[in-house]
Amino acid sequence: MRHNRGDVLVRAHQLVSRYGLGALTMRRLGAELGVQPSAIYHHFANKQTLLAAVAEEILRQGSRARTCERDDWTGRLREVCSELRDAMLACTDGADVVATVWAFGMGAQAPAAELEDVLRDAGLDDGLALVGSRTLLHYVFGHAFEEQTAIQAVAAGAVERDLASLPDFWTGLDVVIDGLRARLP
Amino acid sequence: MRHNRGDVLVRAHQLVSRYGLGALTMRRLGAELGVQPSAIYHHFANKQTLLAAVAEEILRQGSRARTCERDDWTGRLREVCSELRDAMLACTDGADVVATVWAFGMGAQAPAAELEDVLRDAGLDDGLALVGSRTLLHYVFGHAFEEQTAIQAVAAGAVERDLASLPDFWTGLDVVIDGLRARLP
DNA sequence: ACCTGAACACCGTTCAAGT
DNA sequence: ACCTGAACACCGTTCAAGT
Repeated sequence: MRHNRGDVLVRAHQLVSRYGLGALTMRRLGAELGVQPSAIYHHFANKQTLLAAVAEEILRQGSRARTCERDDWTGRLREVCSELRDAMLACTDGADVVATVWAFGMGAQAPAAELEDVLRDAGLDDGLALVGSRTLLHYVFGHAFEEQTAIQAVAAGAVERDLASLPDFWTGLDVVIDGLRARLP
Repeated sequence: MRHNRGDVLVRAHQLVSRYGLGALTMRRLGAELGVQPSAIYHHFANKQTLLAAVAEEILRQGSRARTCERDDWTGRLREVCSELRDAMLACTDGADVVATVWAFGMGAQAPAAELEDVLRDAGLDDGLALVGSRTLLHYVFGHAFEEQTAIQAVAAGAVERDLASLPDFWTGLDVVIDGLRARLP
């Protein structure tokens, strides 16, 4: 009945994935593990740190092998953005978790760094690669957050919103990519 | 010592603006007004509704007159996005509040609708106007959220992050606008 | 190393009752 | 119309003490 950091993280991720971010409380997680809430603090300094680890776990579980050629920079951008999006959508409140952790500078740095690399490979200077990677990231986070919230609200019967009226992910992504293409030297 | 809905809203906004979203609790707001926490429920159905009203107040306080010509669609897009961004940045945790309320479909519809109108005026069809307005909105929310979080974290001495390394708002905005321009018929 | 048990200082919300 | 007072069912976090 003794746990290590990995056990606790898996349970925390499971709780978020099944029941949403609201279910991730130190008390409930403790109960799930059969320990006192205070026992969690032996593995994670605080809830913020735990949440950052959950975000990394969401990304880890959604990670895929790359298939695009090195010179196909638009394909590589789409591959990274799509992987990120799918990873978040695969977990209840996943977009909320990952975007929040990112905004507070606590994690999810890998996709940002990869997008930046692809844009530099494509020929953009450092400044534009930074701006471009952030613009893509904000787009993916915003779209996924909105889509996931709408889907979950409808599934919970909380709202009558029409899911078909959500803006298409790929069209918006291509808008941003086209704007970046126009800046290639 | 009796209050109406407007009084309560002004105090709630003040609390967020001065001390951040964490300071907006029903109990603290009640204390601020000199009433029991339960008294708030006579003016707002729940905290969610109150938060949506605070978001609208943030946007209302930041609203400005339009100056661009009707046919200068890129200028109009920049004007709307800039107003939205400035309104959010003017209030502690403003980006968090407005983006959250938006994502949950509880408000902040006005900027989205205005962006959509501008894009339709520019000649985009309804589908692209929807996609475009959302892409711009996600960009503005994401950028403002990240910028504000970084600024506040540095101001609070919580982190040593370099604010100069934040991506420039206008450059990213122009990337999206260029992508939209490429789709004009 | 990992956990208990108790405490501290909080939350949002409901509801009968008051003026 | 607006509010009180009390209650219910929760929170995150700390800390001395246990094995």
